[in-house]
Amino acid sequence: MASVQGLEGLSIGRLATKVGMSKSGLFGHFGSKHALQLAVLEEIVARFIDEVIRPALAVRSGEERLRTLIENWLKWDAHGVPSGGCPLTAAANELDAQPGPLRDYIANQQRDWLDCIQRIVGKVVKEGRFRADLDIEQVAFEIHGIGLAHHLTAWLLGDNKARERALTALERVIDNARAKSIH
Amino acid sequence: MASVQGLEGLSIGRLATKVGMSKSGLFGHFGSKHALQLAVLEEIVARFIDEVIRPALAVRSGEERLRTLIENWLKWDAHGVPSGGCPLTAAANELDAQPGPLRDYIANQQRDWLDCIQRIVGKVVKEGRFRADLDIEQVAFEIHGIGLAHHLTAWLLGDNKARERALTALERVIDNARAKSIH
DNA sequence: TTGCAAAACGAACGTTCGTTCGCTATAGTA
DNA sequence: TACTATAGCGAACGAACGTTCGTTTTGCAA
Repeated sequence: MASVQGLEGLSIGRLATKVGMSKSGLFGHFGSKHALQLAVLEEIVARFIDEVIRPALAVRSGEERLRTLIENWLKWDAHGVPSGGCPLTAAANELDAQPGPLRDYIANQQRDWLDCIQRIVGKVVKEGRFRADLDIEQVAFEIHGIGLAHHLTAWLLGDNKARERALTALERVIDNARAKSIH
Repeated sequence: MASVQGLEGLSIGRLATKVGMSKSGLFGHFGSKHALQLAVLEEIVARFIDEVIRPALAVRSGEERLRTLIENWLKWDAHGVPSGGCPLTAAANELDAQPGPLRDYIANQQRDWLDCIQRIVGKVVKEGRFRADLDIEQVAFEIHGIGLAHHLTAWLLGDNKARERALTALERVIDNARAKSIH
């Protein structure tokens, strides 16, 4: 429900009906709407780690780990409800201008996500496949952008070439980051 | 108000108070909330064309036109209300999973925007500064991604290096698109 | 079997929402 | 000057919202 209608559009009454409970019964488990929204966000993050990040960390090669991570991210859009794309990106956009604990939480998560990409890129540098003077924060920024563009192109515009575009862009970023000596 | 709270969070009563009118008086001008939301979107798009696209089209050189376009886009985030970033990107994310005329409108606008970038890239190709076999749709996709990453990094994370990161990324895309003969 | 804490419930609260209605003031035209 | 759209207003509507309250049901421990 949060994926489709946003965290604010998620209403306690409708959610209660959907899970076959009374409104007050469900409410009692959280105590406030903000707490419910936070719990939903935490659940989404937990699933993101489980389904996107953890499987990638199982890959030994840094370069392949990076590819796996991003491919998992692109796939993750489609998973779950018939919703609209990556719920974390959606939440980030929704909470963008609304200060409070929810915004702080999603901001930290997005920082963690960028860090995660950055660390993996750093690993590829250590392995000698990317050049040593690479600006890994810059690379993480660009890769993140590729995912965001994919998200919008695939879900809002319904373009089925989005995945291919994203993977092509990723390869270009990787090529640019590669150690010159390989040339 | 739509920039901060989203198109759904924009309420007729609060808007009326803000402009010093009665709720029913303001309502009469639109007839429904959907019509108001659509009018707001149309106004935002009009401003976007005025302040981002049109000034860029005044630049002769294709390459400089492309830079100006993107720089205007990045700047546009900050303009206006103390809001949260590009309202069109926000709307695109909000309407992502909610079928209807509003979604159709923003989807068309986003398509137009990608086309706009793509056409300018095509112009640079015609001018011989980019190579002839360049996949201009791919380049437009990647540039769009840079803007989206900037949007999130600058507004949600409050990172003041976002602009620099975006411009660096843009230059890298431009370098990659350049005709090999220049090398 | 009894006792008790937690879970779930139904009803109601006050507020806000979008929308409708009838009335009044205004401005432009005949 | 009289007529007529139109804009704006205030009040009210029903619905949905988050939240509170007291009661009933449930499930586990003594």
